[in-house]
Amino acid sequence: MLDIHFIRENAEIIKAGAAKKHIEVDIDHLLEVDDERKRIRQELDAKRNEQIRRSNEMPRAKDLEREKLLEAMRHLKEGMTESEERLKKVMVEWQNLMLMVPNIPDMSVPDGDSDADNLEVKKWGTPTEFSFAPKSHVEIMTALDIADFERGVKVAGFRGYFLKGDGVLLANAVWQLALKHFSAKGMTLLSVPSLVRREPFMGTGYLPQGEEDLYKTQDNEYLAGTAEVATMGYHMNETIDMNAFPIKFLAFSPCFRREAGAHGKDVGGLIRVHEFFKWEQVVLCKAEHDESVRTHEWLNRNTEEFIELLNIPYHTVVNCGGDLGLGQVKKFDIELWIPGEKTYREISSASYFHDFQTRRLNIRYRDAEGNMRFPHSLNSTAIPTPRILVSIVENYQQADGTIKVPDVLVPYVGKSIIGGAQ
RNA sequence: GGAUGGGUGGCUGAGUGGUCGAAAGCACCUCGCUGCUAAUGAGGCAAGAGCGAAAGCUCUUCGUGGGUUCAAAUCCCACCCCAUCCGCCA
Repeated sequence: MLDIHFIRENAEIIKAGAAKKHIEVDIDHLLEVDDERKRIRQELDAKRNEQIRRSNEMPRAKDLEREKLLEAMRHLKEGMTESEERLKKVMVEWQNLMLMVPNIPDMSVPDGDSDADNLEVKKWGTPTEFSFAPKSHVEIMTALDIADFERGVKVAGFRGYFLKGDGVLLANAVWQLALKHFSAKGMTLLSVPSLVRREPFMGTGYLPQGEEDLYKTQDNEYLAGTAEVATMGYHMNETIDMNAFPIKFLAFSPCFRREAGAHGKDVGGLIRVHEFFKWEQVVLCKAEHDESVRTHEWLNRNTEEFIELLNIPYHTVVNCGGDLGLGQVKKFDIELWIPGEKTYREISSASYFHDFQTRRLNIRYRDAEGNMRFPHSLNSTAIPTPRILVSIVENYQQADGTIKVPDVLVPYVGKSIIGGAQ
């Protein structure tokens, strides 16, 4: 959510930003509604003031005086009720419109409709070459019996999967390495709920628009698609000591996504599943643009470093306007080489939001001048499993159908070849 | 799920219908005292919104939403959350 004063003063910039993000929003209408809101508000305030003043005379009033006062109050009250009802109606519309206003994308965000228009800003390594025809992770993992997709679907339905044997070890090894790599960056470890109430989803910007993509329980909680939601909720409705910044979390959680709009895409395999696990980096920092930008680069770099440890070819893209969420100012995706598809696929997403989320979540701090401020928030994938297994398995596959374990993972997997005779 | 007690400012906590945005303490800020620290004295100190050049004036907020009343932190209803006990279960 943006500040209404900010919206008022920067209406044209916000309209341009929304256009860049391909989000429809009627700012002029919002401003009209806001005018109306202010007008009714003032009118009501005046009536309330009178009501309070007279009410305070009441205890001192004598019988006759009292009757006169009561009569006058009755009249006043009718007018108040009428104004209150109008205000309530306007407020509902105002709130709904406010929740629809997107954050402004950064100047450096390229134009474009979809992820096809994202711009490569970095390339690391070269696509893995094979002396044989490389297989897909589904073929490799099924053959080695370290994943079972058929039974996964039997038990869990569409997009279901089992990891098995060394597949489990491999996933676990990635977690362990991630724990080591990212916590060395000075982040506080957090294991967070996936079952989350509505408010943090509203606050992070996943609701009200994203209802379709979320699983919901019969008790009206939602299953989070990322640890970001609960982690941002952690400080919801709190005033934070400014000396605590930057607050850096490395959060772990199961993640659930309905993938409602992706029915034809990535059918089968571990690329797109309903249920997975993810380490997520989340940062709250002081409300300074430069610090957000620096932190954003840092978060993204942390994940790049991790991929480099695994020695998997990747490139980093800056996402175009059309590929940005409502609250995002700028986003980097890291995409790993997938030999089976001969393309790069997303493994990580790093975004910053300025105070868009913290305003919605009511997370504040008092700055050095004594003013209440909303801090900035950022988040970035550290590493998701099992998706990361796709690129490990496919890039490290060998002619005989075995998988070479990346050197850095060997200590955690406990072997250097998966599928070999050991 | 049942019973009981709770939810008040940055924190602790008083306040059961009227001038209460709210005692007291802690924390914090300013000034004074002090060689320094400690201790101490005086004063200040919730957030949000509107009007105003400013001083200031006004409105809202005591978990959330409704209701009663001229008037609600205080009474009534619903919901959320916390604590304890019981039940159930890992």
